[in-house]
Amino acid sequence: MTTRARRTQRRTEALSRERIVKAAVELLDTAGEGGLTFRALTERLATGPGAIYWHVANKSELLDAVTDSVVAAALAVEPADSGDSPQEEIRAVALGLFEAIEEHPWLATQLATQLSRSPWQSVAPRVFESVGRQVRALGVPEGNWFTATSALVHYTLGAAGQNSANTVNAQVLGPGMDRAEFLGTVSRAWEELDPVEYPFTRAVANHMREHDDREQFLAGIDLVLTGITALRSPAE
Amino acid sequence: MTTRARRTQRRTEALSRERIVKAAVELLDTAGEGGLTFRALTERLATGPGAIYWHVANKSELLDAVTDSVVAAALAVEPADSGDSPQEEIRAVALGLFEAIEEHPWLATQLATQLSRSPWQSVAPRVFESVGRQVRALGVPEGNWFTATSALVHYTLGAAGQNSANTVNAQVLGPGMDRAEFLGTVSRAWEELDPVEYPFTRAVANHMREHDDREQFLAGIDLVLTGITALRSPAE
DNA sequence: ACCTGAACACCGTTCAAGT
DNA sequence: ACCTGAACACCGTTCAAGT
Repeated sequence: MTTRARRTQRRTEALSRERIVKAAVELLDTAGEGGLTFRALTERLATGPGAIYWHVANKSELLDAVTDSVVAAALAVEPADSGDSPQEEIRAVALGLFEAIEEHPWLATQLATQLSRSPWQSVAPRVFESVGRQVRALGVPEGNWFTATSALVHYTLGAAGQNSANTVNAQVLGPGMDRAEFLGTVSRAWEELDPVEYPFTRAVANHMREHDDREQFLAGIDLVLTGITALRSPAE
Repeated sequence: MTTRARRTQRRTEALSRERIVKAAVELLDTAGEGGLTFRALTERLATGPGAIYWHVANKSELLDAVTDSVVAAALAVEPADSGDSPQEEIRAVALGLFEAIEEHPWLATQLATQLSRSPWQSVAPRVFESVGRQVRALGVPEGNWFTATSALVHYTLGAAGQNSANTVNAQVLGPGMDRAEFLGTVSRAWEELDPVEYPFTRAVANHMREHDDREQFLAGIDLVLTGITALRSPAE
């Protein structure tokens, strides 16, 4: 983990967009999605709301900046020029996002919101670019680049979001409850569904109890990758 | 703007959970995500907030109920026992969700939120069940049911959300602007990205301008389906 | 059992005023 | 140019009181 120095603010440090974004991330990590308010920010930065509005247009823009900064950090980690295969690179990028969401659970909702609200802005191109380059490297025909990249990105965001929710919910349901216990609860709830209406969900219930998240996540990536590589030779 | 007198309610109709949910859907469809407030609901139903809280625990529960009702309606449309192949059934279910989100754009965010907040509640099993039965019918080994179904569901929700956002954004950016114009704008924005940092995204930009949404969406479904059917014979 | 409506605590945002 | 902080409009939620 990071963010060492807490300690009262240096009065001499000028307020800046970066300091605001940093404080916002800390607030979100600490107090959850509902924890980011201008009052809390104001207190943490020892200023008034007007000062924040000088650097940031409104809360929505702040959330965008926050999301962008965390995603950029997550994507910057990858080496980008090693001898890995495109498949391995894609797994790495996807795992990077997966872990970022695991570390910052609010990121899942935020990413979904931002990707659907303004797909042409900073975050979407960043993610598309990282994944898309590898899709191209796989030898997929150009006409399928968009479809293939979208499928990977959507799966990654969706699965990672679901996964982080499991962690968060485990904590919410009880401090003593860990992931395994929580998944057990979900599993039991699914098993108690109506047998006539929910035969399939009941059947997967026990499988959900014992799955390893990361393994499960990568299995999904591989599934999509299989579909993608089949695009190279559509004939049979 | 506002509060145009609402054609007064029938005083005799009792308030009920269903009437509240119905009014909430109308409000969301008409005024967007921000349009659903207890004040607006209160006015539309000609009551006080207390009356609503008698039937519904809080706003979060109301949103869950609203989402559930719309999703249930979307999934109920499918015939369920025709002679279609599993692939065709899956396409039908996915398209049903796709169209529901197209019709109710707020549904995308809402579904993402609810699926990640409480995956064991009503909506998730409903969607999983519909898709999962067909996955099973495809002959996928039981160990892969969860992975395969997740991949399909995540792709569907993500892609549909992105798509509905395009429609909404087109309207927001200008009343005279339609989808095609909007996608042109996005496309142009992508083309103006830095050529060194965003070569791939620039390359897909022109492709985005001319794509047909539904066709694009189904292509993604087929891609995932290809990956899934490959699970049947993992060898080779 | 069901509904009323004033009241509360809290939120994002603005803006005249200071330096 | 950058910051202060009181004030505004609005929100979800509560609750004593009515029927």
